[in-house]
Amino acid sequence: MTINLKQLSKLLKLSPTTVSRALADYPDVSAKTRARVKQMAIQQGYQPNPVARRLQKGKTETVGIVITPEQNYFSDTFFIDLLSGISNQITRAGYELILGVASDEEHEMQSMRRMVEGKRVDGMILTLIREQDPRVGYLLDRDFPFVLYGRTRETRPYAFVDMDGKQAFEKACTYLAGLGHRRIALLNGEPGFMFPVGCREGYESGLLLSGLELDPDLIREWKHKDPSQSSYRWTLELFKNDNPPTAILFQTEAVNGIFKGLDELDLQPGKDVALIGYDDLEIARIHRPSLSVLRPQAKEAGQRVVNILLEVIKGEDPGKFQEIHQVEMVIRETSLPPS
Amino acid sequence: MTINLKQLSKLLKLSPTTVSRALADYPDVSAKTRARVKQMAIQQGYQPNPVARRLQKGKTETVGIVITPEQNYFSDTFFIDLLSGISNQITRAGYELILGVASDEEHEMQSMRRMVEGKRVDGMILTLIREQDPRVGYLLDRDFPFVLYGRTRETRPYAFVDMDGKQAFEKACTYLAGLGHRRIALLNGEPGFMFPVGCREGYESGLLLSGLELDPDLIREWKHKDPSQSSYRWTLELFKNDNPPTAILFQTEAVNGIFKGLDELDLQPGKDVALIGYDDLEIARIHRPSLSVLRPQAKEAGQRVVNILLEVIKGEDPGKFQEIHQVEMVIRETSLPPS
DNA sequence: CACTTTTCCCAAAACGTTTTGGAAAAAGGA
DNA sequence: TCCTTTTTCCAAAACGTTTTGGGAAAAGTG
Repeated sequence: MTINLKQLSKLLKLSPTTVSRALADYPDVSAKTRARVKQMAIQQGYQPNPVARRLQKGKTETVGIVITPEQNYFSDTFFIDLLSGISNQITRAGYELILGVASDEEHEMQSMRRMVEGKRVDGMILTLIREQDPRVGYLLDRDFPFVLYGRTRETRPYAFVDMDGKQAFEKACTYLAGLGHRRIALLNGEPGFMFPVGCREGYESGLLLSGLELDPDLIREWKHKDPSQSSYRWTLELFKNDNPPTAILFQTEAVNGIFKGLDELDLQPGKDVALIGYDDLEIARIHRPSLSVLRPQAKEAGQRVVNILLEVIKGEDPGKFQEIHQVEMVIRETSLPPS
Repeated sequence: MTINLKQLSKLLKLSPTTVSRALADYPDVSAKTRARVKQMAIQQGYQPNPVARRLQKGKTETVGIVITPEQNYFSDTFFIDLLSGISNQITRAGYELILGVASDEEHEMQSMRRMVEGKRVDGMILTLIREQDPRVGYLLDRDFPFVLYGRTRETRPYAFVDMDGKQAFEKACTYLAGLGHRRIALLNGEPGFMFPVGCREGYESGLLLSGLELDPDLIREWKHKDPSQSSYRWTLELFKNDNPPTAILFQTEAVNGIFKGLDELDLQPGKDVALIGYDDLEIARIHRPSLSVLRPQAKEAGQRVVNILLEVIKGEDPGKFQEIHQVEMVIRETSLPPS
């Protein structure tokens, strides 16, 4: 069950060297003994001790990720899909994924430093990226391999996989405008994070393309740590406007607050106000009317993140890996023309 | 930055042995040199290479957990709190948490075997426990340290931390009965899993204590992979009853389906039907009327799980560690007397 | 046959710690 | 002073791999 290389080689009357090389398919071991070795290895259930291999190879065969659930993001399918894609690909490569859970920005950094400076990982995966993100500078400064899920403001080249929030919101915005909506609101994510920046760009560009003018009164931002409450309040406020919106674009995380606000205002989602959310959460599908959404392929993105990270760990130039993934729009029942 | 023991000892003009022992506070190194060593270690930013230490110590200083998001459970605060408690405590002990994400029962086992047989972890944490859970037998058979978050049907002693679902549902049930409810329904979790068993026991015991009789027509079970849809359907069905319930007990995961069903039936949650959910998710707090809930202390449980696992890894008898945690009831707006 | 090349294998070193089993130096006791 | 005990340090081994640098035997070449 827990046989090691020396014991296995004794069993085979071979040197540990030869056994090791046979298992690694080196050409300098004859086909016959290679087969014999492999068979015995399977029969004995031999698996090389990963800790010993890591020491010798000077690699931990491990990558790290730190999540900060209190800043939400976590609570839903999107993140699970991402994590699922990451984990699958990591396992396929024989690597390990170690997880840190941090309660705030400071602990996030602390947890990352422990992994990096403690030589516990070969590379890092970063999510929930801020506009000015100290983690990125930190890792670039010490030339440590990493990949962002998202982007940040940084001039030095780095690897990232990002969703095209700009294109997505532009698409949603022009779609609504095409239906005849003239007052389209944006209930955006928290300032300071990078993703809402793209969303806003897409929104503004969509308005422009549709010949609509930007009204700052139609833009509000909810808080990560409290998406429902803040979006609820902003929803109420949006409709205090003399000229209220007939449509709202938002991140689906905030949907509960919006629904609650609309309900309180006696407005029917989809009928009185068109809605398109970013992220296809369960609530979007279950709600009646069902929510039209922008759907990122988080699982695929997670797989790409890992594949890229492994390349960067191998020494490839991170600047070569900068991917922006398209986001598909799923039209359901909340994107009708204005009544 | 990446100095090792040998280099550090050279700097100090001491042997690696002494430096190692000084840092580990062995008594056979003088207070003076110990101080000198420690100071230099800090100054040079020395941290022992964990891989080398693990090899020497014969421990991976790592514990594993496998999650299966498609069977839900994940999607919510409860799990995040649990994970957060686990992660904090793991870090405090200088250990690592490695994460596997599996899509189904088979991959769950596979992922666990990879960790255990591949000598990648010293112990396992198991969640989402089934009544007959092959993982438990597997680990017991090979005497591998593990702790369950939950319980299973198994005669051999094992360590677990569980929430007292029975007590919780009994409390909720008698509370509702005390308000005058006579027809209390249970929309329970998926059969095959252990947690719903306790919920049902508590429900039945609560009925009994309140002098109410059990009506099998008032018990339904939703599916993990689709909590909203299945609970929606069952909600509709419950009210087809000649003598429909005036209150429903359920796991909060299923709340969206229930709300949708009640809405369709023109029943007001809290007013026409009392509701108490297990787990204090965000939706429970944000909804109007806000949802009365049973609130498990998942973070604390996660910390206990880790502390216990570390004891078991040290060689303590797992049978000594069997904890059942009380669950608090939070009365909000959906637990009124029948109208 | 004598020489070169290829095939196949292995001993030893290395990765960076911790632990084992002393040994030298200092201190204490008579 | 001489012997014993305590204090303080260290060389060497060990953990289980992979890699380095050959070396012996077999096969090929003329």
